Amino acid sequence: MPAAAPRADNRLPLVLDAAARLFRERGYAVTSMRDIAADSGMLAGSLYYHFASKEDLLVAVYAEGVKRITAAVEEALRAPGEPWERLERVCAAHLSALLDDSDYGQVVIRVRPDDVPDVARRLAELRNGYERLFARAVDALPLARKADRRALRLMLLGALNWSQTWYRSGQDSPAAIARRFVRLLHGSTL
Amino acid sequence: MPAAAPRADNRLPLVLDAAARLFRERGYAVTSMRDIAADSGMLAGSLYYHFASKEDLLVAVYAEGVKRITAAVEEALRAPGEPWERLERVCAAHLSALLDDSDYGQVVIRVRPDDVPDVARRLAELRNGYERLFARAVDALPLARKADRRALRLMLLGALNWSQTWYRSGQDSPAAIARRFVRLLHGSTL
DNA sequence: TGGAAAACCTAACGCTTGTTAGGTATAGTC
DNA sequence: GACTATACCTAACAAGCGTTAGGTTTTCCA
Repeated sequence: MPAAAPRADNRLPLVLDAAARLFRERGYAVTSMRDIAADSGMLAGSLYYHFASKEDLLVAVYAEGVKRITAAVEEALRAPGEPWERLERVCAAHLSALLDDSDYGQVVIRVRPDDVPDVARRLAELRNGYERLFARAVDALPLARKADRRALRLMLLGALNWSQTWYRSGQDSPAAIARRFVRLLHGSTL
Repeated sequence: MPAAAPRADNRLPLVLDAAARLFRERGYAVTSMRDIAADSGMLAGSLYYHFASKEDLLVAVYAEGVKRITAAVEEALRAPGEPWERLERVCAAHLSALLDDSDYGQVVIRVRPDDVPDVARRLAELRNGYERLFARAVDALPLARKADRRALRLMLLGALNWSQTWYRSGQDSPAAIARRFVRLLHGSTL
């Protein structure tokens, strides 16, 4: 049978990194395949050896982003502790993956599925998959039966995701932001 | 002196409406001048009688959006009532302008200033101007001295703005969402 | 009713875009 | 050391983009 061995000079990782960085910095629509190729030391046409289209490249970056956020949050969920404390750690992990860690996580928040109609569904499914994980941390909270867990989840997640708009590294740390937000909901200091 | 009278067949309002609708539906980068012109019953070149560039057109739409949101929130601020109650009304007005009222308000949230570098500063200033107004509703709250008003403002505004992502008209009304969010922070039922 | 500005059309420019067909060198396997 | 799939380059395509110069019609005012 034919040997299907990858080679060492494969620049696919470079392509993904460059795409993630540019999608995050400028947005998907404004970034051209030539931009990505140039940052990878390649030419535009060569990208089509790895991806069938620009949209497929986005899906790959997006999926990697979801994967990283998921991994960070899953780790925060595993650690022991009281439910509110664990939620705070989950939010801190979410924020870290969103603001500090890498370009991949930021792409997941920055790029709207609707902006790329042809793959909008796949992107939305990827994001929804993660949000179900986040919901677990909210469901574990000891709340009154009539409490609106959905509203709490949507509010918290929205506030976290929007932080990409105003966050400037060097001021508040993701952990500090997460603590403040969760305590506003916990209502101990109000 | 020469008469500078505008004419009745002026299609500028149509152009603004079409641009607002398309910028909201598809995003700024994906929308072409030809799309906007076609929806206004005109040709692409004709748009340049009203606007010097595509970016200028965006600024006009964006400014109108900020104006409408501001008007709605100012009205909510004028009405009498207890501070928490007034904040709830402000949030409801903000959400209405964002989700229901028109395309203009949605453009303000949907289009990121960074996506359009040449006019990013002007867009950001427009948005900041409004957010200072929103801050007044938060500053009026009777909180403990050490309470973090900035975090509360950022959390609430982020949660509201992000609602554009998951909101589907027909389910929850903006007023209902605003009430739930504000009460989560007020902490009376938790 | 004449004149002039307002509002738009026509037609095209130069450029960038995503994408492709076909050729080439390199690396790993037998 | 021949062979083959891998990984990329070359060169170009058609289509769409924002924008512009110059001409044409329409509306308003005096």
